Amino acid sequence: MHNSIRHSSTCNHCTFAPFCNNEEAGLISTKNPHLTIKQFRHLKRNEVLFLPKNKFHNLYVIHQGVLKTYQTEADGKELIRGFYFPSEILGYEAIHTGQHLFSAVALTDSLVCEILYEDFLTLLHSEQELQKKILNLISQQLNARSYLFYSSAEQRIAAFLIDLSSRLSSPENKLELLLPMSREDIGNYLRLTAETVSRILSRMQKNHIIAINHKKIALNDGDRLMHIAQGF
Amino acid sequence: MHNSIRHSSTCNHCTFAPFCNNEEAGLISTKNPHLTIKQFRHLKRNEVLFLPKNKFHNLYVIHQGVLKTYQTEADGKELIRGFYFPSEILGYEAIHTGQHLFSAVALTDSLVCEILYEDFLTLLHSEQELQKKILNLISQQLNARSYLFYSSAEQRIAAFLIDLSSRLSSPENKLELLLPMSREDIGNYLRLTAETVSRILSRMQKNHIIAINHKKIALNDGDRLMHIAQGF
DNA sequence: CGCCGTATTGAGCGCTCTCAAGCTAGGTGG
DNA sequence: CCACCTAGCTTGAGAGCGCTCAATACGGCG
Repeated sequence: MHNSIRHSSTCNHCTFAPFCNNEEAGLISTKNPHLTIKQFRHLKRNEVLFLPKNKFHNLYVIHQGVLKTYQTEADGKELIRGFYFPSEILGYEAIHTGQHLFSAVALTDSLVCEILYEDFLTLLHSEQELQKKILNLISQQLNARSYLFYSSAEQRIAAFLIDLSSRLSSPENKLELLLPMSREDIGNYLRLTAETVSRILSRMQKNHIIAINHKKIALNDGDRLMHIAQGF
Repeated sequence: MHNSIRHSSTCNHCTFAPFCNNEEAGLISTKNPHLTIKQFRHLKRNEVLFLPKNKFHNLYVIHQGVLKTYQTEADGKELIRGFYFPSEILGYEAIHTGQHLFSAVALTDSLVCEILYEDFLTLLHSEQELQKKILNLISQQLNARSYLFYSSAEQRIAAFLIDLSSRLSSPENKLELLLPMSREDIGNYLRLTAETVSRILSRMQKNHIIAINHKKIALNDGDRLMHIAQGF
């Protein structure tokens, strides 16, 4: 079982490969042979990975599945902070407070790799190349999802679809999305209501830009989508 | 002149103090005595620090003054990405692309310390404590300014005023702000128009929450402001 | 003093929200 | 297998917040 997990394609490009005691993949760290992934964690749909005020100990790499992080606002609404897909890393936000500020739950059955932050720091210090890579990754996160600042609902939704298609590493077709989240989740992420999300998706379908089949969305006219995202 | 600069209070808590060849303050790095701040840069009001597509070489610590970073959208509007006050660090966003994505300009006459990123990496690798501190700082940035996601204009403006009052390290009174930016800048940052910013500030004044005198704003009722920011 | 950029204030419009009513798909039990 | 149930999605009507356009006021600076 673990063997099959470790041979998954996700591992090949994983930033944390040096943590993996996976000899077959040649990923063992020569300098720190004692460091390994603490454990794999299986999560059922809707299962919680961590909650606000939970102590921060680990970073997580998504191996399979999709997770979301969110805060609950004063009026009870969910403010979704991010969706996380395979190969993406979760947990940086909690480093400086030492405790999590968000909730993280699985949107689908998922498998995550748990990295002890203490081990992470040690390895980072011993391998300068990794340090450089991690700084790059974090820098990337500082710019990511800037489309949340776009003004119109249509712009944000177009950009969201493009973002998903670039991150959902579906085997064959980048233009066929299988949305793992509800319309309400999308709305809570883009600061829109579920009704507005639905209406705009419908309109895009009427205009032959996308085709909707429940959770399945086909991006028929990627160029037009890109133009909409950029404000035309 | 340089001496007086280096003795400023800003230096005392500067994360990059190890880069400073400032013996009097005891801040010289014993392990890397050759690393020093590359140079101080004086900027006049409206002077540019870097432009989009400029190659990324340096991180900057604001020593005196205020800067803003922004992108220009397709329709020509400025999308302001951040304001930077003394002791804050600028430049992380460009690490992963190797070139700047934003423009950075001074809102007031300013003085910034330039840190060569290569030196930064070297020092980071040699001093584990600094590495930890930097990761903390960056983690903090991932959460900062999350009030941009609040829904109502009033909420965002209230949160913006609170944020400024916590960062503008004015000598005496945290409740007296001297805004270095225009209403339009505030709007471009909070995704509002200058008119809306002006109207809401006026309303807050009518309700005795703040007192406005051009660029000077007094926070008369901080509790109420906090409540507004949190959505009540 | 007169000019010009910035700020304030007003009127009207449009996008997105709220509230509400169907609709669809999938699951459950008879 | 079908009737029913429920959660999620779609669609509609009306309201409100923030935008656009426009006029006026203010202040710094030559």
